[in-house]
Amino acid sequence: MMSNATMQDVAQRAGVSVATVSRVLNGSDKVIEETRERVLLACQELDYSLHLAAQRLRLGKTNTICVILPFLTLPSIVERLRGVQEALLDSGYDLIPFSVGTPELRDSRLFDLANRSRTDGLLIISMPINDKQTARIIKNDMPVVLIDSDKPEFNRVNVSDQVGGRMAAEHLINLGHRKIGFISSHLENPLQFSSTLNRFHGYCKALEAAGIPINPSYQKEGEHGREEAEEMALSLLKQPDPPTAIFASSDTKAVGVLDAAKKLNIKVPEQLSVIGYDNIRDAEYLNLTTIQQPLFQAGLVGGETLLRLIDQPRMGPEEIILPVELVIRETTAPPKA
Amino acid sequence: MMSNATMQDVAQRAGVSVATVSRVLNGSDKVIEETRERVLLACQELDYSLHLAAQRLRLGKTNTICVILPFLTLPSIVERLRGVQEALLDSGYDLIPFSVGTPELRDSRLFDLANRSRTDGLLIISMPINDKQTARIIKNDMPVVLIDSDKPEFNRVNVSDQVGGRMAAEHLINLGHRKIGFISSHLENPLQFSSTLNRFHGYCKALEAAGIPINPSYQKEGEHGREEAEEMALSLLKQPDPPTAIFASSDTKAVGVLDAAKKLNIKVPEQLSVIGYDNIRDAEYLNLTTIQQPLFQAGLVGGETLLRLIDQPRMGPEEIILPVELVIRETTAPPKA
DNA sequence: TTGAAAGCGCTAACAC
DNA sequence: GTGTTAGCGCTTTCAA
Repeated sequence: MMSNATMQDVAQRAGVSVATVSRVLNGSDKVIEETRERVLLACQELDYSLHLAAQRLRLGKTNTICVILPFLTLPSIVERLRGVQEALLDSGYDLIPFSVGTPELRDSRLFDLANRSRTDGLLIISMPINDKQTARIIKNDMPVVLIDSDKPEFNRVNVSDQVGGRMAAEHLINLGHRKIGFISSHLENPLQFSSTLNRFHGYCKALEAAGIPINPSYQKEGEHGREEAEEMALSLLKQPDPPTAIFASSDTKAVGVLDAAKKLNIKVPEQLSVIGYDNIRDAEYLNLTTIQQPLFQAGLVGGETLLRLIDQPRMGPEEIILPVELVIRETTAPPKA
Repeated sequence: MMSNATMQDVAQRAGVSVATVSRVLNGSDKVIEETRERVLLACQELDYSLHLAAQRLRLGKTNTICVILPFLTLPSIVERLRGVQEALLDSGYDLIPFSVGTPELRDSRLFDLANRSRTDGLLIISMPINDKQTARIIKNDMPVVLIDSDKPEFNRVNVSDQVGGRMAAEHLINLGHRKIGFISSHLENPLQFSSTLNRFHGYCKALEAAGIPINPSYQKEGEHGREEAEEMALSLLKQPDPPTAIFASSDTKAVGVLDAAKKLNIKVPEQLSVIGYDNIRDAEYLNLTTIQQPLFQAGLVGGETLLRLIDQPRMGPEEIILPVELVIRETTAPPKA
């Protein structure tokens, strides 16, 4: 029945004041053992539990952390969110995720959430922040950590796409390839992040370091998507002197490349090596060699950083770069002699 | 700077009392237009926003809904969560997801959360509830909706696994198969749900209806997992008169079956038809024929139901059954003559 | 139509 | 060590 016992009720039952109950519950050492036990017993008997709203009002603290992220359809986003969950697990903070699909929604969310009476901190995953929102966040003194995003005003957790791109290309080079294609979404996209571009830069650097000239006819950019990538791969592979290896800037595109190879009856990896980027779940099923980003870990580190930032608001904004990893599976091999 | 304006501040600036500000903000019609405008202006000027904790304390309502679910590693869980998000989008409720990996964690979470000062309602996804927790929830008068779970005491949103299992088998039968294998995790698992078992029942019914005798040597059960399924499929396919089609009780297992076929040099779908269950993302990549559950919609309906339940606590527990759907791709075909 | 004031449940400063 | 009490910001009677 009455399961909404208040501290007052507990105090009464234990024959003490509410202050004492509060002390016991907050682990004050200024309570005599016998009293403590009486209080704890009363709590149990009444099935008491703290009224969070009351505590939060009194403390002026929400014990809540909000996360703004794109729709959860992307496995990479979910994986990062899992990391955040993990970081907050025993922190006493509630995590509220807000999915926003459009820049407008993102801005209006940010506007709402950049408010200390709403949340103690904000984690923003894979979303660009404009200057207006940046100003508001700073004005409101809201602790913020960015994951997979770049804005020097804030603490952020990122991976080096350039290193990843280089790593992918170097893997192919080390295998003996010299004709290495590159497929990506549009490199110059003002609304997008520069991750694709950085991967491309890494690819270029690797080729340069190996003394391989960069061949524009081995590069294709276009819309994101499996089918689109298949088209791009088709045009790459149908040329007179086709590449013997293709680096796709995402696993989804790599799947499209695989589709193209199948369609042209080109055997992978015997006749064509394919490497992707992301290590999405599907990559494992398809035995796709790829570059793995530490997604979960990025969420974890992001969450931990935010927790620290809330405790020490003076902590300067810094960028944490997490390492990427080459996952070798069965779509890459030395080129045929 | 001071972005923590209180209602008091607004009242002062607008030259009215806090009561009036509250009325304006809550859309009371008993406020003269001119006053309303003054208040609204003051709100804007001060960048006022409601202190949620204060409101919640006063109202005795948390405006929060908690969701208990298994780890977000499963795409099916994420998809349902997305549906819940959608349902709560403009409801004014905050959604807090709690991932629990073990029955112990689940129970302790449930214990914490079955508390009206904590949350206004509980959504429980793909998790069995024991009698003790059931009693507690009912005693605390906590509104609860179960998704993909069965406990007649509560409102629940489910799909008919039996219909799905039957649908899968019938698809194969309609194609002309009569030697139809079935691979699943253990059918009798006290801790688990009966979804696997129900799919099996559906499979049996379809065979019966078609007058096909049920052949135990065409059935395998074992641990969940791709490799485990591969083993099971191998033993099924290596027997003297192997099945010409295999129904795997999950897509993950179907992938294992595909692995087995590849290993034995059996062509899919020419020599072997394979159908899965779930329509996970990987299924699309692999062109796997499968049974799709309305995951997102289950979350959506579950969320909406919970919202209704919170408004009308007297709403009796009912079960909503959502239809499944056959997704035909390229791993099923008529058997070779 | 508006204002004054009580009180939601908690914590912490102060008094004893 | 423990109790008394003010007050966090809000909503809502009750009175004017």
